[in-house]
Amino acid sequence: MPRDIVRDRVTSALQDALQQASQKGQLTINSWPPIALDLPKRPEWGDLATAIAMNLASQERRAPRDVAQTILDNLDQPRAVFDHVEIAAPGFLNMTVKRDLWRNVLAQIETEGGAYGCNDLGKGRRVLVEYVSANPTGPMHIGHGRGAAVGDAVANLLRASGFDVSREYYINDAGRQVKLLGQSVYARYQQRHGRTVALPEDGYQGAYIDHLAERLHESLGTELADLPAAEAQQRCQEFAYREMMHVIREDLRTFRVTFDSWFSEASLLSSGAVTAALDELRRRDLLFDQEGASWFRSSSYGDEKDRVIRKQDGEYTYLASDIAYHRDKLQRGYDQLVDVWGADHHGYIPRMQAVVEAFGYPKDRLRVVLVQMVTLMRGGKKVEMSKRAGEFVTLREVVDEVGADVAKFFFLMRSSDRHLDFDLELAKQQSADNPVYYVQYAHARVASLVRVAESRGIAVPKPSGADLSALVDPDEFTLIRKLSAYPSVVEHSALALEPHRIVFYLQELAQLLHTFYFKHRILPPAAEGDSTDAGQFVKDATVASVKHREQLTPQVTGARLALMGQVAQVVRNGLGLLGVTAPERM
RNA sequence: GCGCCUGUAGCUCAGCGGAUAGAGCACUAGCCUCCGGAGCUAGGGGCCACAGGUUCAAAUCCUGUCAGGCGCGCCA
Repeated sequence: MPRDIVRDRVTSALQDALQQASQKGQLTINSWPPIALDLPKRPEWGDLATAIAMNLASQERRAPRDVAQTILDNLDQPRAVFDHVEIAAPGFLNMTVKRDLWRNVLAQIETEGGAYGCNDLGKGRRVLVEYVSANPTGPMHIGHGRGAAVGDAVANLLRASGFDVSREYYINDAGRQVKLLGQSVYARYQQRHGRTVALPEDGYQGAYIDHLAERLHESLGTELADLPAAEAQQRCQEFAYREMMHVIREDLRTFRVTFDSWFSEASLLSSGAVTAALDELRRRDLLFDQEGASWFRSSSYGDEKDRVIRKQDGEYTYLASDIAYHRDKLQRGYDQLVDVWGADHHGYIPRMQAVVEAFGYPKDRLRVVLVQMVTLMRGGKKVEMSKRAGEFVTLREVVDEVGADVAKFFFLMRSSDRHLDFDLELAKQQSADNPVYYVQYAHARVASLVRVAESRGIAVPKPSGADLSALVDPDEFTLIRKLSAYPSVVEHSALALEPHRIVFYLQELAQLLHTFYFKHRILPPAAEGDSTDAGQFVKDATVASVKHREQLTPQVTGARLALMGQVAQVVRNGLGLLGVTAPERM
């Protein structure tokens, strides 16, 4: 398992102990689950703890404490890694790791830099992440925004975990919805020219349709009005589709979400990919005709019933192109497909996995991340929207109002299978209430510290150039331990496809940094005047006493600056995974 | 009716087999002669929806019930 050097050393020490005990016949089994290491909640429980003895106890038919003792007895040269190991209450092994080992974490971060936290889990396997894929029939709404943020972060996480990631947007440019868009625009266009025509049933409304008709009129005048309806409508559709795609691309660019490829549904129809896919299903006896329609036998693969792919009127359903699309993705040779969908599509998971199996792939080749709905709030009050009437707040409006960083962070703040309340007022506040600034401020604060140090001619060393033995305070090691946990947070976050774990980690890390900053001095006071008696001005005894008791030598300053620099590095890396910037000043 | 998601502090949510269940907000009381107070310290506040079960160990796994959301189309 790729992780930080401390966990590497500790797990291999434990592995060796288990191995030895097993060889000596002190343990009956010779294989065991991966050893999980936790950061204990209480300082007296050491730096790292493992429950491995308790996990093995039942198989060994022995008391957990007994197993723990056996492991402890077989630790080879414990002094090389540990200061202290003890067995606690139910059978935990509580370990206090040598401080020099912890200090090495800083050097590791320095060496790896922006790559710190990355791992090799994916081993170069190819994965295609498909997300957003909003219909080009209107501007993106806030739900698409959450999907974009989640998809982008998931792709980043997978890439950081050694996968070869491609990002794709599937454009629904065929079928009823774009046709309806064309009809809606055509109707408005005609209305502009004084004709009384009704909007198509279920047609698109909203101001953007009017704008499209207006733009069309500006560029073509009355030209379309004289054309036969079918042709005019087709022209309207093409125009509106192009415009909407342009808007969507622009909005995504503003949101700083990018794709490697844009895949057109229409291309599947024109290239014959749809018929080819259906032919293959028919050959496999997974397609049959009944009641004048064609059906996919998805129930053979666990779907609750078979699905129509070609209607009585001869038109394909969307499922037909989705079948062809996923077949295409599989044939492109990806080892893993990840689809990010709105949670209202959850009912389609069984049938899409049936598709994957139907083409001879294991169904977990496709993983679906469901993203729950977003409720837009303003000062605690729900913002009412009606998609039917075209009255909704667009992603663009939200991003323009609060900024891409804040919007992304908010979208990723909750686990994606939970509903999200997005409060615009809270998002706009530049205060402690706003968690985005809290994390970004940690980064800016370090940057500021460095600026001040440099302006005073104080050297700002890297860990390799600092005397890290000057780090002795428990608060310093609390920070280092947190930094060392980052790689495993990334790993678990990637495996679970859950970017929100990174958000929580960063909030905790930022908190430790702010606490440290407040409690300890890093640079010597600027003023020449003696401030050692400042205690009388500071009423908060606990904090003040620590702060003024400390001997701030140049070594301590240098080591702490080196430490702060690595905290900033990890904040930057984490925010990078979320697609959020780490500002130097705010 | 069936399926999926969710019920954890007043509110918004982490935790998803392990030690006395955490954070932010809100509330209360404090902290700027000093590296950015967009910050910090302390405090109160919990039958982890309910009931059974599995386990040495359950907020976490299983079953059932209740509540909320979302789906259940020859729409996408």
